[in-house]
Amino acid sequence: MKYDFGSIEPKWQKIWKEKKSFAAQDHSDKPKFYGLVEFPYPSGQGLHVGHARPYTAMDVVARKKRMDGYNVLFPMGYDAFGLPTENYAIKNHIHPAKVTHDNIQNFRSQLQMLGYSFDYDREVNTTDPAYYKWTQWIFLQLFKKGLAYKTTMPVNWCTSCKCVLANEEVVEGVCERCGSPVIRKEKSQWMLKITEYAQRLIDDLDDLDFIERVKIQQRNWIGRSTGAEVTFKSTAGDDIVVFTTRPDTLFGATYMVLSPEHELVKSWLEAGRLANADEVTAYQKAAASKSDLERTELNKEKTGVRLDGVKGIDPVNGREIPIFISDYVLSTYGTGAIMAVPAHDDRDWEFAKKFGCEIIEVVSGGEDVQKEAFTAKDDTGIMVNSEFLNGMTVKDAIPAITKWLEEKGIGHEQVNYKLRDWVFSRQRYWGEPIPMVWCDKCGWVPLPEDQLPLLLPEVASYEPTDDGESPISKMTDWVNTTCPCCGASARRETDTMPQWAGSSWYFLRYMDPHNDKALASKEALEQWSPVDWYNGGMEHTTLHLLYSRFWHKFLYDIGVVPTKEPYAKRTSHGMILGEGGEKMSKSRGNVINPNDVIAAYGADTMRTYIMFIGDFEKAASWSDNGVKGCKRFLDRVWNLSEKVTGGMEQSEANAAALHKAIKKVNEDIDAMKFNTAIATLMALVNDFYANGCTKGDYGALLLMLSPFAPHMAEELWEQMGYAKDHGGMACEQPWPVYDESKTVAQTVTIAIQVSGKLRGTVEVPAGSDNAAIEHAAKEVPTVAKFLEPLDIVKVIHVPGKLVNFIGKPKG
RNA sequence: GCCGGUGUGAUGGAAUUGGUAGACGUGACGGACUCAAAAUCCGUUGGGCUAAUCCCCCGUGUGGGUUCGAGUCCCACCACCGGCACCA
Repeated sequence: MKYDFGSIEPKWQKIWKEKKSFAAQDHSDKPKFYGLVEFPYPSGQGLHVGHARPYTAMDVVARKKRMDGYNVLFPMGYDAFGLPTENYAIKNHIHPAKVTHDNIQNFRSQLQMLGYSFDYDREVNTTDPAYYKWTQWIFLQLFKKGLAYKTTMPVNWCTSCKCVLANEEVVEGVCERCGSPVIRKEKSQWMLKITEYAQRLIDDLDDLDFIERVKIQQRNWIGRSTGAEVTFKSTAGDDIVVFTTRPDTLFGATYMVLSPEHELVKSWLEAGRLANADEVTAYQKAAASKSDLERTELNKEKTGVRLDGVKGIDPVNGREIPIFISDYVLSTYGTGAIMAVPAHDDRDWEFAKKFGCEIIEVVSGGEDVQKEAFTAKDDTGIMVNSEFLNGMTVKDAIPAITKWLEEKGIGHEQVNYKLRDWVFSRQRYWGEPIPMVWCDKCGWVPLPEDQLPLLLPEVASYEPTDDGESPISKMTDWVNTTCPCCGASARRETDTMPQWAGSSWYFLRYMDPHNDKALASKEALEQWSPVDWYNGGMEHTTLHLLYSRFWHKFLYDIGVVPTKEPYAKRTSHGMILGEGGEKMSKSRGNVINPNDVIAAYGADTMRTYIMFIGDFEKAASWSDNGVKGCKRFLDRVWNLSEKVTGGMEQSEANAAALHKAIKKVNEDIDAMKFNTAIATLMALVNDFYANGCTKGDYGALLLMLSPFAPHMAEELWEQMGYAKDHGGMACEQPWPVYDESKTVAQTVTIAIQVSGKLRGTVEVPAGSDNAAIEHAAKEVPTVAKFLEPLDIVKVIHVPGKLVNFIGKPKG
């Protein structure tokens, strides 16, 4: 009997589908387990091995959880709005909905070919109006709570996508998706107030079981820093509020810097206070036109203009100090104004050197501050030149000065975040329409909820426009409407939502995917929340993962969802690289197509290999020989079926190995150590070949193998008659039980050390006492040789492992 | 610059968290089967010394340290990878 995966795999896929073997139960006495993987963007290229790694991993977990007696929800869907589909549609003159539909068909069949145990009846598709109705609904709730607002501001504009980008979508000054330059553009945009949730997004991480690097990256991105706001005066009589994390260095402030966009600069210009107005406006203009890339360029020289006509007044000592504008101060962070302390800040120091500003040391303990800034914020520095702070450490000076500022009413403690509000509109066609209407009388009016979903209109051309408007803006029939509030003629919002909208709540829809009354019923939300285990890519840490936590917290606040966090546990997989360790790419020609692997070796081999490839969290390179090795292993499992002897009892010869394996594979799957779980199974098969195996031994092996190679496991389970004996498929069986006492072999090998150096080993019966082990150990010739010139002063025993004789030279 | 991670045979990677380093797989070499090849099976495979698969010495990026014992802990350094970056 040959291992014919080509017929076995479709056979079982059909049976699982017909029997709905993996349907999550809405009502069940079993404990629930909700396992989630990131739903794919259904691109034209289809599924790639990068998808297969996390999907296979969570499929193994889900299958294992079912065997452990859980009611498992393991769903799949499609995040189908987005630019590639739209661009493909433009190029080929096909409606994006049609492209999406075809791509999804292809994806689904690929997922099924890999034998994933998704509950396909719960599939969601973000472009389905029945789905995006609720995406729009959530937007309306955000608007009603004041968390969605439209404002004009400089935004990131991708020159190639012809579309605005969120801060999270700009990576090193270029578009995260297409790599084109990003420029600043003044535009009116819908914004979501994620900043309102900044503190909670940080705080609530503490209680979550997320891998540490995810937490760190999110905290880093939100970028909380505590300092003080201090009010300076200007010689023109204005208040200039600055933010600083080093209020202790207030006495060392020798000049001030405002961002070029600062309001005060505008008002001084208008009031004609600045003698060098031309120079100032020229600088403002130059700064405004700079691209993100130019603004963030490394090691670039500081630039700026000194304001001629207005000075700042240091509130602690009344000193008049010059004011500059410079683009090293960002208008979007803090108050857009700083006090500059060149002695204790690298950037200020560099600027001061270039513009000839005074450098006054206020913290001693560093090198000469005329040569470099001393920035240590710990106990190494002592305050000097700072009146009542003198003699304190920096650590003590910060609260002291903060308290003083508060008492004088010129400052207070302040927390700032790097996180900015989320730019939420996109000037493209293939996205959710934003359900808002502009009325000249009433302003922005939300569409009444009973008019949802607001469908995407049919348009003649999906082409993005150069004027920065969405293609939908050309559809005057759709755009022109009446105000839901006063009935006057009004215009619809023509921008659409970003791709991240639909994915910010999709995991909720899986709980109750066909509900047309709510995004999901209360009961379903109660039953399944939160997601117990969510695996996904690190690249989404500050995008999808952060956005969806924000939306979920909002939904929690308005009483829609029962938990304050969406995901209890988050893990992340490493990338699959091409053979030789290079990133897979079409241009390198090293892309592995899962379909080819399945055709040549079968889905079970593909699954087993991708789990065996290496540490799940780390990047791993594809190896065709590695695939062959896994195929060899499965062949050996298959061929072993002909060597099975005896009945359902487990053989003594294999007992220790088998029970250890049951324990180890069980633990390894929970810990995502899939590679060692498979290694354990391989070693067990080697043992079975060496010792022979009974039907009982073999059945346990098949069950342990079933999460990894489910088709083969089912087929052998059936052919060998287990299905009949146990009444059901392998995937319906409980995980084999191990007996702790049987995991211990009858004899153990004890390592013998003399003074910490390995000198031999000895076999003793398990459970031998120390005296017996010592006696046996001393008999070993290589040990005796080294023991001979020594007086033993101490013996260290590690039970079941090792004995170590410590001696000193005789005499 | 700041934060985090990693470094182990020819190679992907193991090592019960301080207790026999190199599990398992790949590759290579030798053998069996075969007219032959593929497939399969058996054996060997960190380096040195050696007639020897005896013994001994060395060996987990580098240099120190703690310990009876260190891949694992501590200190200093080097290399690579990732995130953030003029965030006051």
